[in-house]
Amino acid sequence: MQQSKICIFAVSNPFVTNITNPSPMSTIAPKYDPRAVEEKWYRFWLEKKLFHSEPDHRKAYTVVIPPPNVTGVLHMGHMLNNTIQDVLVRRARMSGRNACWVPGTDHASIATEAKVVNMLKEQGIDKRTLTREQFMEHAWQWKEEHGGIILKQLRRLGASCDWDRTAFTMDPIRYESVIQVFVDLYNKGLIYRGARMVNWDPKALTAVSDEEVIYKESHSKLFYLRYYIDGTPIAASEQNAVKENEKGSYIIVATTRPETILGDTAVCVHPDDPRYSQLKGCRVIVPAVGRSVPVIMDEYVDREFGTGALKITPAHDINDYNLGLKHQLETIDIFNDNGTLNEKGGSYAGMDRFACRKQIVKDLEEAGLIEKIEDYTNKVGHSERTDAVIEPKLSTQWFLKMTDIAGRALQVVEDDTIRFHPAKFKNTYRHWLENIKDWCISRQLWWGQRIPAYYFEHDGKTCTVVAVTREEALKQARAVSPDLADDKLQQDDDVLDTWFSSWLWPISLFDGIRHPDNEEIRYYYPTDDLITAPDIIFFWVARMIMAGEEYRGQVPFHNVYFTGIVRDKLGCKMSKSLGNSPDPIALIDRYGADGVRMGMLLTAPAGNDLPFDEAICEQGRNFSNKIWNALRLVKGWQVSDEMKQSADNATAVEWIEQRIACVLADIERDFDEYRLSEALMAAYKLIWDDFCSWYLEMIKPAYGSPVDRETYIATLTVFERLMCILHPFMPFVTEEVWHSLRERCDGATIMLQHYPHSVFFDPRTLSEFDTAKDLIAGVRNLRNSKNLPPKEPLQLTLHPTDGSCAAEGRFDGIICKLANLSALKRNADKPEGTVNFMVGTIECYIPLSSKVDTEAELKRLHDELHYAEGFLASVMKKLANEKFINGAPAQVVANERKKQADAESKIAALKNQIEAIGK
RNA sequence: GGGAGCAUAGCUCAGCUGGUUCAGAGCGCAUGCCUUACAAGCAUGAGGUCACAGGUUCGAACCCUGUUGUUCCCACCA
Repeated sequence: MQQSKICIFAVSNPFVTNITNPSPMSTIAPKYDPRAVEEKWYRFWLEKKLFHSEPDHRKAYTVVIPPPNVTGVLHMGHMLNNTIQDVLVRRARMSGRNACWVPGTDHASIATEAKVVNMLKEQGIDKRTLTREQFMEHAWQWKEEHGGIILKQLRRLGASCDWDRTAFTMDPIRYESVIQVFVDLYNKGLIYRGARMVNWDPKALTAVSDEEVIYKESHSKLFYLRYYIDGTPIAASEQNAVKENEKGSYIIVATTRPETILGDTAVCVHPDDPRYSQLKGCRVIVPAVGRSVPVIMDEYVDREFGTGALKITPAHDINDYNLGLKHQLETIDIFNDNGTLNEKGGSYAGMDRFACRKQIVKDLEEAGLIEKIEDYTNKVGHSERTDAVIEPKLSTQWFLKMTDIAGRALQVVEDDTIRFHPAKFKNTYRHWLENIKDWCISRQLWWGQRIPAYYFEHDGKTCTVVAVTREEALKQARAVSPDLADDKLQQDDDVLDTWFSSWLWPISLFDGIRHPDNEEIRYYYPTDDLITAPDIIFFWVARMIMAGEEYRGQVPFHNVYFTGIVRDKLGCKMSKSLGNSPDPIALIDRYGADGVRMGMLLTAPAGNDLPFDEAICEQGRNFSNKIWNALRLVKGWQVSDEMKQSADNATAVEWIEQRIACVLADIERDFDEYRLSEALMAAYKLIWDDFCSWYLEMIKPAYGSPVDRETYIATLTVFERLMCILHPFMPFVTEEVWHSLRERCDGATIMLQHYPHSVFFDPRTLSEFDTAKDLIAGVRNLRNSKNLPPKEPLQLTLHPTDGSCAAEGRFDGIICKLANLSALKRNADKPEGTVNFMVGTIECYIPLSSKVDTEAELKRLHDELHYAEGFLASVMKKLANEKFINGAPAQVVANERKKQADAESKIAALKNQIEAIGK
């Protein structure tokens, strides 16, 4: 295409240095290619340090990333979560806030240690042959080489994190913060050490917290075992539960874990159970083991379950443990840490617990000690990290007392100091906090913050001191035991639960634990929004709130946005093990980051699960392309300085400006309510429908004709504003288009433009256009149904039944253009030989050159009449009801009367038309 | 076992204080179009007993009760 040179005038827009000559369309590719664009702009943003934040006079807007595991790779959940954060951060930044989004990773004790152990194994190194220091060296090396891939991947998504602030939960500041907090809580008497029944992960060889145990339904067996009565036999009868055979009398006990009989120290029945009343004070023989154990009575037993008799294994079940304490039973621990049987297991020693179960069942069967075996479904606890079946195990661990700290954390959510989006999670949160138990914070691992507790012997007893440094601990210990040798002070071998560092994240990121009064913590804390998944509401959200209250006396954030879980089309949770999760980077390669971001956001209302279908990314990609083509159109126009702006173009510009103001009001409300998918959809429709399909078609010059400069400039301005509105959602394509619209100063970026806000708009312009739109659609519909070629101009005559459109409309010229009319007459005589349709109360007539199908027309008119009469009847019924007239608000009644009038005039018009055709 | 949520078009979801946003949106589908920005497009259209059954009200998708289905959370029933 040839492009004529057009002289350029200076304009007063401060962001514009020059208005470019409209470029020939051929220089802009017809399809948008996200790859090069995305790479270019991300590099630009980084080079200009546009994501970096320092405290200044502006109001801060702070988000801390939920730190992904340092071992992790990006999955769809991260994509969703980080897209949402980026949208909020970018919008805040454009709205004049000093936005700071702090990235980082989590050291993830169990997961990372397992990875390192595996890596060592591949190299032929057994962890047990290494010292703690050697192991840590390997682990750190691994972390430096392979850790944090995920943060690099986030850049592809467009995440505007302040990378200069990238933190790690085990870097020096965070490490020291954790230790300091431990010492502080210990000194406050909130941390204690004790022997308790804990959830033991036999694979990771560590205790885990209650929250890290996942109960899964499993199909197992219920074994009914014979416990023979020790000593004087009791005769079997109808009234008791005693059975007899040639070997003697016995009772039956049901269990799902027959291998634990090796640790049985009692059998328990309900004190009021008549079937067992004769057994009071008796002893029974544990099958296969041959040990004699007492029959005890306790109301804990459910008489309905099994046989009503329960075997008690205090070392391997939390309830049995409690009963053991109450009845002073012996505790026999039969397992090693790795889940194999120890020497207490006798001939089973060394076997794995599950192999042992099989063997012991076989042995019991052979010995005739099994009454029967039933299928049974129950819930079995598995480790969240390793999926190993959790073994309740008695061990010495560190705990944090939760009751006090939890009360305050509940309060701030109850009174909406912290808002949950959606609010339904308040219930879940409340329920957990009201039933909270002490938090087991020690882990038998090396990768993590080592517990700063030190032990020494004094007067034959083990004493404990807790201090930030070894030197300090030694000083404290010597205060008790002045002659204590340095090497007699032993540090605890365990590390802290990973969440014990994550819970400090919003504070420790700004070094607010070590230096509570530093400038950064005072400026950035409390943070604003936390975006996370509901499955870590207890692990992380609740505990951060506790830490915030404890260490800042202030909530850590004001809003928590809970994302849904990303599922596949069939509704299954996406996971690596199922192999149903698409690779996010491959998706970005295919659809562009903007396309994927839009796809994720469109299907993700807060708190709702997200049934992810790759096809929706296509919609996002298509949208990018649509915008790109709008750019091609506008930049392809020749601009004339001689032409005056037409009245129609002036109207078009006025309308689109009003329309933007109107939609912006909706978008602002959506953001206030964290309804991001709705905000994006509103922007999508504003750009695609209002701007592209309506506005650009209104002002589009005829082929070969130029557009007047005034309209052209207004269009660029509108286009820019639309790009600003969309930028938080689709950062790359908007930056590219924004730069292509006008020549920019060096370093200019859409990222720092002001986010447009809604201004007053006149609803009359909008409703006038809605009528125009209906008229245009009516004509187009007629063309479609009558098979009229779009290129053939038509004449339209309007006849208002209520005088509403008598005057010439501002949109008449636009209607003619978009409906391809040669003439638009108002209030003229009804022409002969026309087809007609109604828009509201306006009768519309179009003369047809071809023959009109009278039959079909009549049928259509009769159908419409029938509907209108039915509608009128229902309105009249309402108006005839005195209670309605008296009870309903005046506005509602008036509205019904308007409906009545409109329906009546419409009916009259339809009758006229039918009559006219009939003639 | 206890608790919470959800059920609206083929799919995913809006629908705020019961009445002018009242039955909506996007996608998909159908029909016709390669109309000089875009077929990754344009135009037009069809689609719903608002889960079911009662109740309150002049009036219910919306409030109440029950039923069914479904999802999630919590809990130590061997």
